[in-house]
Amino acid sequence: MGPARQANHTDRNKRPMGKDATESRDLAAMATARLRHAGLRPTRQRVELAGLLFQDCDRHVTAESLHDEVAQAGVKVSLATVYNTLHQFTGAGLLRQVIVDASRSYFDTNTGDHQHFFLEDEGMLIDIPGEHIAVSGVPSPPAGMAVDRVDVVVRVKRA
Amino acid sequence: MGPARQANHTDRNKRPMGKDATESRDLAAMATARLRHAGLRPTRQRVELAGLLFQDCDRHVTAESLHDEVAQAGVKVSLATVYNTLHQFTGAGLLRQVIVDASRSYFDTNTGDHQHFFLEDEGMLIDIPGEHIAVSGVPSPPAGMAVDRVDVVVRVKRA
DNA sequence: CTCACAGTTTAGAACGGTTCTAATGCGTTG
DNA sequence: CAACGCATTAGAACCGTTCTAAACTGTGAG
Repeated sequence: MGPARQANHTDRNKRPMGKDATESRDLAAMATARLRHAGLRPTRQRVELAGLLFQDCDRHVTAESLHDEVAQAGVKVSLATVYNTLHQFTGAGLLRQVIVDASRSYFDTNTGDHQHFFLEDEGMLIDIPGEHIAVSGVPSPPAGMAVDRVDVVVRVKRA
Repeated sequence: MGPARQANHTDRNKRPMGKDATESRDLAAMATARLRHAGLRPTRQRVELAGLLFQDCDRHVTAESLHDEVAQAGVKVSLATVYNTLHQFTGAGLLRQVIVDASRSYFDTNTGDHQHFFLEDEGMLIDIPGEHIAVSGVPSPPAGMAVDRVDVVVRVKRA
């Protein structure tokens, strides 16, 4: 599946391309494909954000950190759109929301079975693979309730 | 240790007492003792809030729910004081803060080893005794970090 | 018992993250 | 290419929480 295949659509939003033009196109093409697959219209903003989020390894972002990052990449995306996009991606199963801090929402690009270290001093998350960790002895939930998810947060501090 | 022992101090803030005057005094006396023991000055507001919090079994409150409750008990305590008090009690080890919801803080009167069910539909917490539940396979924390606490949240939804 | 000090409470303003609004922009389909 | 409907945006609104500065009160000394 070469990136050129979708070029007729994405080329319309032309922007100056440097030496890493090919990589950029790859990224955009992959992001676009991923969005289409998730049933989301590949708008300029969503493609840009998806490119940042799903480019490398697993990532943990807040709305603000992602907004800063996309701005630093020289693209203008409103904060409202970042919020909308994070929620849409979450709804589409592309992201998972992680609740570890009362005052900020984190989003995780790793949607598989895993848990987290939370570095309270820095507000930073680190994945713990699901194979490593196990929770046993969970009582059966109250009548009429079903377990949605079991979240483990290992809170660590500077020793 | 009869409640009358401390009456010379507490009687100064006299208020009309109904048929459950004795119970009320017991409650207030116990709350006062608890506060003194924790190194907190037993003010009218703190005694009142401690009375509500530590009266029965284990409880889970939010600032707002506790504020409503104390108001309904006919006592006027400002919301700021409720927040102050919850934080002071937490600092003194009388409460534990539970982070399960991005938009509200919960406080738990059970400070022992245990975990929680979180009923997402109702925003309600239920304790899971520490003996019942076990987490194994937690990797060693990043260098220079020490585990502060391991939190398990079993999120349940209406089946 | 009274005084005075330090810690506490309070109303209301301020704050910060998030969501809403209504107008404009843009992807898609025909 | 036109037009429809979803997406984006700036800014206001929102809401839980924290801050501020002034009034109050528990406490220990005299």
